[in-house]
Amino acid sequence: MVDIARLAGVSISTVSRALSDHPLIKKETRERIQELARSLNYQVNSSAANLRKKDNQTIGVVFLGDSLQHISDPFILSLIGHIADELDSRGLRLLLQRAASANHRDIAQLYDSGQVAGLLIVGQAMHHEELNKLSLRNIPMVVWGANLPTSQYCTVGGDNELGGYLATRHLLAQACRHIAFLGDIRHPEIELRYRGHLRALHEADLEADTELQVPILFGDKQLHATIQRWVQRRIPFDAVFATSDVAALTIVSALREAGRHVPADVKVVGYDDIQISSLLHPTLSTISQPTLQAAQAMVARLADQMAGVPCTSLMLDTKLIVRESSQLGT
Amino acid sequence: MVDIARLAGVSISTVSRALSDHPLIKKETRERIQELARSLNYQVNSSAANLRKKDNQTIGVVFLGDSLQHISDPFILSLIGHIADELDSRGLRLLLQRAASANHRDIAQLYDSGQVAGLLIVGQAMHHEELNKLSLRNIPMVVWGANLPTSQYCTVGGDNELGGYLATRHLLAQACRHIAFLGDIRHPEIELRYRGHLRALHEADLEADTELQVPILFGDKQLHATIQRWVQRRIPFDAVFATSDVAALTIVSALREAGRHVPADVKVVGYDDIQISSLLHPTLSTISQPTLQAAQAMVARLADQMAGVPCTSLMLDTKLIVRESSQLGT
DNA sequence: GTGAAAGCGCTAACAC
DNA sequence: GTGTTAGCGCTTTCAC
Repeated sequence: MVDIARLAGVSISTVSRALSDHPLIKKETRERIQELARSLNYQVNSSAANLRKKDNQTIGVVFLGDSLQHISDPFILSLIGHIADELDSRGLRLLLQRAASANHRDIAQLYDSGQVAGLLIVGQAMHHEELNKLSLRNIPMVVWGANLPTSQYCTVGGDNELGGYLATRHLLAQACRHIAFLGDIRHPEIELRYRGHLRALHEADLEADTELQVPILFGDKQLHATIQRWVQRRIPFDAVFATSDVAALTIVSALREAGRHVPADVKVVGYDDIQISSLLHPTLSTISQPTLQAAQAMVARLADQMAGVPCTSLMLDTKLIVRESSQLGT
Repeated sequence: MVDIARLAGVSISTVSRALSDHPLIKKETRERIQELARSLNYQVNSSAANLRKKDNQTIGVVFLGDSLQHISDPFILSLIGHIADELDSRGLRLLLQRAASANHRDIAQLYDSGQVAGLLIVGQAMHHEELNKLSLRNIPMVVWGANLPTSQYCTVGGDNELGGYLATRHLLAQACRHIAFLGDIRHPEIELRYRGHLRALHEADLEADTELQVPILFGDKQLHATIQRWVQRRIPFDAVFATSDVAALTIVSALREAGRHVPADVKVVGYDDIQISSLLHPTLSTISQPTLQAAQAMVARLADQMAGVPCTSLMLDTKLIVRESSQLGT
């Protein structure tokens, strides 16, 4: 900047003002300076500017998960992709952070060190308590996930109880009676889906078959082994409600290997409605989770918080999408 | 920091040194200061530290693409996920940037403004020239893609010519004679795959059927329409080589809709070997592109460049993975 | 409309 | 082993 000032024959402050389109600078000088900057590939040093302005236009997207396995789920990635887009359109930078441990100190570190002005958190999982501790610190943040009664923080998520209910009710309507539930109910979102699942069963005067509950992690490969076991032990099951499309896809593949056909022998409903669900064979019935809307809502809420406006949690539309995997052909 | 100094009864410099584990500070004082910092949720302000040290531990990952469509391809996302992991394990931050235009100025902006110490670029596409201009500026950068003869910059990528060759040779070995090529050959990577495709055809004394070349963008939905047209016009084709797994998946779905079976009527080979390829029905034959290795290589090369070590481009192992979609059952 | 000067929070050379 | 001090590159109040 000092170079530009010298070359333009003006003072440093004039350069600073010219580059930030300060209205008081004469148009002529301003353009001359901007042109000069361009030709030198000069960009205002953002560390210095941030330091001075105590303002930093970047948002931390924190992915809480114990392994990369999770971050490769198309649903999460689609969400993060849309978040990237939305931040971009608001002129905000996106700093991506994986946090293996969900210690609230580790998560807050990006904020405390002044690198980001707010946090978008994906992967609520079993970290509810830590997130609550975080929120006590008054850090602008929005969490993707379930809105628990004890949540102190702002969330955006689907209606998981309803999703679970719709999926199971649909399977019951297809005359299924032994419905496996695949998902780790220690995760609040999954637990809500499980409650919806139970509610639907209850309405049909059925009990959940505990043998058919598998606490998988999202997309876990050991599903193959589980299916094999069920088949070998002749445990009756005629439907599977999987709490992610990737898990559903894995199940369909495992069933095929075990000689069971979908949907003829076993009906399957997934969760998320990832893009490829409609391209699979059979096409996958699922519960939609609109990632675009989710991303926009999360960013909008975060912006509100940063502007000092308190924000309310949002529950997104949750719909059942019936495709081939859960019903016999017409 | 000044508060901590006061509370600890020492000078600011002692605090600074204690927090950065300076060896000269007495263990006792150091621990006392660190404890104090922790209890105050204090973190060194990184803008200030960066400004002073002229060192910034963050890397820009730039995704060149004209729409979100692309960033949602599981291959790209898997690559970015692994990059995130690899940077993380080296203590580097990851600033994610989507650049719609590939103007070298826009791309360099992150670097010029001192936000990042280096650039990892995904989406070489048709931006070869702009990337070359960038590299002239001596910015540490590594590009995922094809290593073109005129490349001034460092690349990491698969052996695209070989990939194309292997895919087509395999299809020829399955007695296919009318092989459609799906991919936009304006992209350098795709163009190389096309050359490999032609080489295999040539070896078999066959010509490429220009009617069967579709310049799709990755994962484009208009593929459905194309397939319908071929079927209606009775254009003969018995195989498809798609330049991404997502495209292959779309094709298989479109073929099914058109009443053609894979692999019985039409054999299909994809590209990338995304995780779900082996779970599909039929499981998808494809050319592998190891994203983990790719990410590690890219980060390692970038680190080299930042350390002043010149770096050479790398061509990763490229293998054909034969699954069900390209061969009749045994 | 432009310049001078103070200071954002930190690090590191230099003193002791 | 610890304190003093200068200054990283910028923005902004205050003068003119």
